[in-house]
Amino acid sequence: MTTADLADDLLRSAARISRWASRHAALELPWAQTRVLSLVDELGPARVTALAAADDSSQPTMTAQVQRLEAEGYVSRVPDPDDGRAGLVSLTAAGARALGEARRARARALEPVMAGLDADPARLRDAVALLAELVEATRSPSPALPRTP
Amino acid sequence: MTTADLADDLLRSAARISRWASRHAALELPWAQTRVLSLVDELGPARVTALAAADDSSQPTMTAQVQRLEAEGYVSRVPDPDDGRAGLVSLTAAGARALGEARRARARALEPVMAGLDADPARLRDAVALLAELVEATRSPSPALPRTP
DNA sequence: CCACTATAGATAGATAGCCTATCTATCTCA
DNA sequence: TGAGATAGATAGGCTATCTATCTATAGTGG
Repeated sequence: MTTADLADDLLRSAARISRWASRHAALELPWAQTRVLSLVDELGPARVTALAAADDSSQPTMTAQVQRLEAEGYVSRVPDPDDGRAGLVSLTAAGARALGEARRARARALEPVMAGLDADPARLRDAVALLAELVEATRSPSPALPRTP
Repeated sequence: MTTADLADDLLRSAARISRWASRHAALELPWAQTRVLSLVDELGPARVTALAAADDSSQPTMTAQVQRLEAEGYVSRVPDPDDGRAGLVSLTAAGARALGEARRARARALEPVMAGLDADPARLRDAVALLAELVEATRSPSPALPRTP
């Protein structure tokens, strides 16, 4: 089993499990918008551009999502005091609630499946931790590559 | 850390890593269509309805995807000899090639990140195996629930 | 202070991905 | 053979995205 096979297997399973959970949870908001709420939650008051980068999506896409979320009261926007061009997006109380609901809904779908596996809890925790490390590693501009200044 | 938190963490990481890989790999085909190719590959000559169920999508959605893939030569369809209403979808050589390419492209994106983690290979393998078990468990109609005939 | 260039965000137009509702053809079986 | 079930196709509509482009504000060297 090569590393490439391992990566392929990991990606296939990750895609399936995520899709499955989304489709088996009754979400109040479309998945893409839930994703944005999650990013706003993490990044605090953030610019549209920063959110787009974090979401691996284009700036126009993020602009549209933020506009819809704002129109529906899930996020609010204030002008950036330091930059007249920019705005800072934050969660409203409704947004925080909706995000919590969405997370619980997806987790509720997966929980019985996890329980049914009857796997060693430590093994499960370790796998989840590893996945998180992997996500974290995708964020930093690959430390393996030598910087050429 | 409750099981629900664990499930939530797992889902968040799974969604991110999968999205990240898709967006950092140059795919010849849109992701949804690649997904369908993957299912056709797994399920062999399969009906549209079976593919839709396996993909957690609706039958009309799958009909449309299969039509596009067929028009572009990635899959072929023959009438089901046992059922005049049904058809059986299979990969063409071009479809198999495109699927292989897509998998390699996504794996290539993730591989350096995995390598950069410098994690214990056994730990990595185990995590991937666990994810696969989890996906498998979502397929069976939850063995926990008692059958009411 | 001014023209230049870079950056933040918005707009336009197009395609893909999906859904629900509905329609047709075919199967099954009493 | 006629009723109900099932396979798949159509219609219509909304969301998610992209690329290209536009506006307005910042920062910068003269």
